[in-house]
Amino acid sequence: MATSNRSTGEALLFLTDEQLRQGIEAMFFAYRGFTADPDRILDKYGYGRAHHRAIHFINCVPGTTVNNLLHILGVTKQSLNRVLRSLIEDGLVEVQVGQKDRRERHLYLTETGQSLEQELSNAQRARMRSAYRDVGADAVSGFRQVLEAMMDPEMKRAYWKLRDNEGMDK
Amino acid sequence: MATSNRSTGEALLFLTDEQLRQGIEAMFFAYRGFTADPDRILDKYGYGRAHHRAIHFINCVPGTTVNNLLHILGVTKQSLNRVLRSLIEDGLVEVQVGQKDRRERHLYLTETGQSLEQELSNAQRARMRSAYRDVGADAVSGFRQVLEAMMDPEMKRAYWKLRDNEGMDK
DNA sequence: CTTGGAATGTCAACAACACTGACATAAAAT
DNA sequence: ATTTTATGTCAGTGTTGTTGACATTCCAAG
Repeated sequence: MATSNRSTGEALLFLTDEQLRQGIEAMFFAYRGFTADPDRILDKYGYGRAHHRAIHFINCVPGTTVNNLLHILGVTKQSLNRVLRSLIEDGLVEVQVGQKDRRERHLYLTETGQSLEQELSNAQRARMRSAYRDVGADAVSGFRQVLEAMMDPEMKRAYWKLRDNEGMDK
Repeated sequence: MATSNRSTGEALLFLTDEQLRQGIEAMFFAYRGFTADPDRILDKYGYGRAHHRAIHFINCVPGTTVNNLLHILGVTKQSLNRVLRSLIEDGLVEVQVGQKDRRERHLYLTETGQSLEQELSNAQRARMRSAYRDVGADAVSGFRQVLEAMMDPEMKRAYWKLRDNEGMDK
């Protein structure tokens, strides 16, 4: 009907509007599952997803600056600052003034912060591990490929930069 | 690529915490891309993601009741009602009192509503189509498998119910 | 030294979107 | 007749995002 894949023919059956619509809905429902477990944990501590994201990336890139975090998370400094302040007040995040450039604030997780990070990521990893086990390695490879192809170029860069950091740091 | 996972020795490698963490981050960044295009369009009309979700599922299951929509979207009736009211006031959604059960309100998109739905889903499909083209049919199959395995059982049921409805036009 | 700009923080106001709780109405089910 | 269900509405709250304005601190260029 509305499928306009004439140039490439029926070989690309998976590109029909109906197939794409199902992919869209799968993303919607899957993302709900993806965030469900952390959300429950965060609730216990009075935090939200914004706190989770900050904790995740501070753990991932210890010593990152506020500005760097801003770009990764794609929010305003005012919005991030509110979240960071509560995390600092609660003793989950530590701030160190930069040595070379003392305007910069480098962020680290305290032991308490690392503990919460572990609790959150354990839960999230458990679901992903279970899903991975269900479908096998080839499906996982395809999963990752599609996700990467769906990112904005800017986000893809941030994603790879994080993967590189992880490789060097540890 | 570095992540081919073809050999049997690597069968368990993709379940390392590091691989899982990368999958988690890929979901985060990909979902941002996934919602970026619709968000820009919705902004033009003064709507948000909540309106998009309502429009999407009303289009998907025309004549659905408020209660049904509530369960699919996983929000409270107060939250949904706020969104529906604005869509009805703006003439994008039409309400019909149920014939069999006159307590029920059946929801339909008007022509204007269908027009916006098209604009939104065209944008979202374009990104997904582009991603699908980049990676090929096998990767897409894996993508869908992992997403489905990541859903909550309840959501998986809703997902399949929608796919069935589409097939036989209830 | 002065000036400009960058990085950060703070305050205020506001909006979207979720929540809870309470209450109202209509109609179906018992 | 009573209860339950489906829906709608009002009021209040919280998280997370936005803008705009302004202060501070520090680096660097003129």
